[in-house]
Amino acid sequence: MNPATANIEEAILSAILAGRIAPGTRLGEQKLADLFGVSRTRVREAMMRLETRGVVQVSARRGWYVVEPSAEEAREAFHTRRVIEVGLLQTVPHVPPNVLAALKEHVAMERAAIESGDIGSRACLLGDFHIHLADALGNRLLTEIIRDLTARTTLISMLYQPTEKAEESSHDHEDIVAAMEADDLTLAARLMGEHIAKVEAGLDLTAKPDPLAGLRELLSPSTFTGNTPSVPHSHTHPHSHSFGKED
Amino acid sequence: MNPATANIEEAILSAILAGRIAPGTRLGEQKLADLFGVSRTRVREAMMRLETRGVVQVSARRGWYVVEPSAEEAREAFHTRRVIEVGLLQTVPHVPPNVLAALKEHVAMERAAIESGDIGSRACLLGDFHIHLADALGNRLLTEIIRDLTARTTLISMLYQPTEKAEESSHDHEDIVAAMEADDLTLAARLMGEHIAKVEAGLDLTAKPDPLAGLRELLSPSTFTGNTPSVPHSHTHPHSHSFGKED
DNA sequence: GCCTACAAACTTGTATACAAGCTAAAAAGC
DNA sequence: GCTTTTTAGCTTGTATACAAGTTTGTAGGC
Repeated sequence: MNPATANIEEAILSAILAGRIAPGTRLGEQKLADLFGVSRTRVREAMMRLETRGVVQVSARRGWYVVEPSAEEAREAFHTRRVIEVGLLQTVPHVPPNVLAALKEHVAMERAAIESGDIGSRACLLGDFHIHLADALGNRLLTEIIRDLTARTTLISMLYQPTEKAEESSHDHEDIVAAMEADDLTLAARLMGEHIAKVEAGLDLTAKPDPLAGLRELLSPSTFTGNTPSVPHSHTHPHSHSFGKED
Repeated sequence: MNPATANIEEAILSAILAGRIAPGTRLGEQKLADLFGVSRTRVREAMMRLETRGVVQVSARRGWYVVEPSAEEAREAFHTRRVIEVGLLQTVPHVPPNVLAALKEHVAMERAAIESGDIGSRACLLGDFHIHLADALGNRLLTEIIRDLTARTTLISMLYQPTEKAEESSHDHEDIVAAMEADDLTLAARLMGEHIAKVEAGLDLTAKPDPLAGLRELLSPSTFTGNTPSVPHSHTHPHSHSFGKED
């Protein structure tokens, strides 16, 4: 594949995983072309690839948008993740010690990020746990699938998650790793299933995805100097929005 | 998505699933464009989408080719399928009666195709069992994933499978459905894992994918009137090759 | 003052032309 | 006769021009 195209794809996907791009964000072809210093053709390639991966969508002659999953799609994404990640733990016969060490270190980083209050890397690390798990216990193909699904669920969380329970999630991860260390993969699998179900249960899927989310994004507090925002933001998280900085 | 592009994508993917396109088949942009009555631009779109789905690959300025998975990639594909399909059965709490009925009917069709010696639909049905399962017990997202993976494993079987054990596979399917009927999903999950592992074990992954496969394809017996082919084909299956008929 | 109709600007959709590179066949040299 | 070099043809890679449609801003009518 063309390296330039792959770069664009990767940049957008990792920005989504890090929570730096909100669902519904418009991704103009020309803007991206200028930003990456390539022609529209390349950008279109990357976009179509990302569309296949379920991360962006095109609205005819209006532009490309980061997907805003419906409630139904949200359920599907979580269901799929539960199936795969439970299956992964259930299928693996034994966890090698080096994998276990890496996972424990990762969980430690999660806790550190939570305690230091680093919101940006916190969300990123919580998602990365699952990706690393797939990478360590599965294979590249599985990792790719989990990565795309995690991107989806990250976007879903931005749309439907009233309150982020980062601490609880990290605790769950800890428990899962503990079960793996005790070589009780069946328990680990069950905990993983419960963990994902819990995150899903924490969503408010009755609330329609906010059609004003994009607008709120632009008017988010961080763009002002004052710290008393006049624009209320019900439950969407503030984003650093380092993407598409020039305009 | 553009309907024309989707058509091309779907046509190629389903042809692969049906075993009508062999791994390594060259898919020229212009030929496909003529065949579908569209411009190369559209064909390229479809190809790039299929590339992200892991079904075709582009060789720079040489053309698009249906993937010929390496031994390593073959292992990854089977591992991934095992993880997901075991996870699916393990996660589902109960199988609704109408799903059970549909699956039983499907298995009956498998047996009928095997007994009647219909090789073409036989292979197609055996793969479809897993796709239908994902569709019935999972969701659209999961079905799409399984479909792409099944396309991969179908191609792998064409490359590495010395002898097809269709009857055995169908028996396995029957046992899995029986376990589901007995509401023993844990057993069903275990049987599924063993079934996929068995298919994988039946492969000869030490044998390099035959570099002459493409050539044999062109000289395959079906293109001659006589039924004593002068070109030996070690273990690749004969294909009807209804695809790309005009030239 | 408000609503509607029109126009201008902007964005993607699509085809096409040409560039770049690969393959294979023909020609030249030994 | 065999090897090497050149050349011609074919296929993808990329940019660009223009078509088609959407949005937004503006002017006109009520």
